[in-house]
Amino acid sequence: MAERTDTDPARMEKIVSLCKRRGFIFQSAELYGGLNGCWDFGPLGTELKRNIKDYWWRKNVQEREDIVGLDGSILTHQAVLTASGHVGGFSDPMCDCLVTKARLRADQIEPASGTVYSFTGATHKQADDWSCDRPISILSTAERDEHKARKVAKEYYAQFLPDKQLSPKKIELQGETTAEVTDSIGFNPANGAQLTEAREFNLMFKTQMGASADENDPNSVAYLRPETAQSIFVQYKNVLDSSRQKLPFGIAQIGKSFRNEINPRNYIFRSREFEQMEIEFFCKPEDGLRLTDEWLERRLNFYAEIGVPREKLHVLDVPDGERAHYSEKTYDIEYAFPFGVQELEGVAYRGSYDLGKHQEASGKSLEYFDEETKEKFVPHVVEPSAGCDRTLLAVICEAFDEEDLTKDGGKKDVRTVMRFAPCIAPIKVAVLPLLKNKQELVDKAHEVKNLLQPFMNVAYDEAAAIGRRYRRQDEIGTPFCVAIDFETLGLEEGKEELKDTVTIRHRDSMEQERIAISDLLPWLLERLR
RNA sequence: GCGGGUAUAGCUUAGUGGUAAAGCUCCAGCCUUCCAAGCUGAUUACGCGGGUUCGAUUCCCGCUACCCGCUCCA
Repeated sequence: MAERTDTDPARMEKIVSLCKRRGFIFQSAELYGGLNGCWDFGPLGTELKRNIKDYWWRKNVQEREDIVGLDGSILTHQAVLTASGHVGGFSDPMCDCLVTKARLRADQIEPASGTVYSFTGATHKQADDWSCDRPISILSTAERDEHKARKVAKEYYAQFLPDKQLSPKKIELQGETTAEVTDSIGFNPANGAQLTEAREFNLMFKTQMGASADENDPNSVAYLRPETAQSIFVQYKNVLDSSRQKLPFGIAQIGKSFRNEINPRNYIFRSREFEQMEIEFFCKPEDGLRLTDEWLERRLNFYAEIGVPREKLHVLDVPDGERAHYSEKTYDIEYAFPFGVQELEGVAYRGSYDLGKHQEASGKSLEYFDEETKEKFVPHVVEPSAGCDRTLLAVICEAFDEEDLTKDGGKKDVRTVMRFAPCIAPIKVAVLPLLKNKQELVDKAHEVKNLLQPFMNVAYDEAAAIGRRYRRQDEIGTPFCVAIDFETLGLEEGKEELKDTVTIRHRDSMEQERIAISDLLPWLLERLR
């Protein structure tokens, strides 16, 4: 659980500002006022996100023999999500009590009969200039008389009073009318207050297949996937049959998922369109719990490698009752964001629930035949499911630093620096001629840039003083800057031996070292792995 | 979804019932031999839609987005 609940909105605002200013993250459709819960990644955000995904893919797929990749379609057959439980189980219509704001499931409200007292508005004896013209209806039943109905109505209007000191009792109800109703579910059983219209709370995006699809034809319905996992389960057999894998083995997928979140929050943390990095690791039933612990460990190491140290992560061993019913064990990996401790990834032991459900719904066997023991069984699965955008945000939050460089003279200087791990930094190295009005320096710098460019993302910058250029690169997290100076050209008297060497300036320490251009590429590649 | 807050240039802020100021950034030029130097110049803003008004960025209403607290999160 959250060990640290303190938040730092000011820090978050600075991070959001930098992300926009430097082109990491923009609001989607900002030109038109924004689209709720959607975000676009700018040039540097795109590089950063790509690097995170590539690193994840390299570590989890390419550098392992026992995990293979999948890239499933986003449009999802409704049968898949019916089998998984996404369609049926989680679309309860809900309504809210207009007085107490309690949220109720519409299908669980007991129908009631009685007299409905309706009012068109209200005024207050002690506030001449105040009035409210919102209508409200209260159901009066055998248990609740008309006085109670009026009392509830006054409670309703009390919330609109301009001054909380004014007594609700002095409210005068306007336009009272009555009507009889039978078996209505439009009123709160607890107090008779009117309820809002029932609203569907299914969080999936629904769409129609086919350009001329009939809206009412249930067969044309498809969904944007709410998680990448389901296509893995559905393709599990094909992958097994085509990839010559044996248990235990995993299928990995990186891709977009969509949830119609009721309230997107916290910058890009909870958005309606997001990217997941998931592995479904299939195993024998007896290995599930052990592998869950192993995966937790492996995933924690991953975050350390991309710049989120172990001690900044919180592992929540999700207790009984809070886990999904099919999960024997679930760990949440959480990070202390400036807006609170929040989940980055879930490592869940899901048993045979998913394959079992799809086997049942499709009528096709998803059993695995173990050659050694001659047993047939539905494999169990361990699922490390990471949020890509959340990881990116955690990386940004962790990297953001304002370093105080105030000098002895007292001149204030704050250096903003993004301390990205070199392996995921958007730009790996910036090549900077010391001066731009000396053609030899510029030419040499272009030469060095061209040397490195086929191997990494290189920036070239000749504008403004070199100190300013260093700071620009600090702010976007470029780990190394290479400066081309007069010594590089061999023009410095008494330092001719420095010809064809450059200085490398380190982002984090601001220290410099000199290195031969011929050694530059291997030097960098070693540090960018 | 509820309650509260906010919305002026890329960023951070100022200001006004008569269409707006500044710092930083960015761009161009000059200068510049290593940590946001200096000089000159340029572009750029009142979230959207209504209403009141001779006139609205300013007042009112609605919408949208973002932030905070609840709620929700298969």
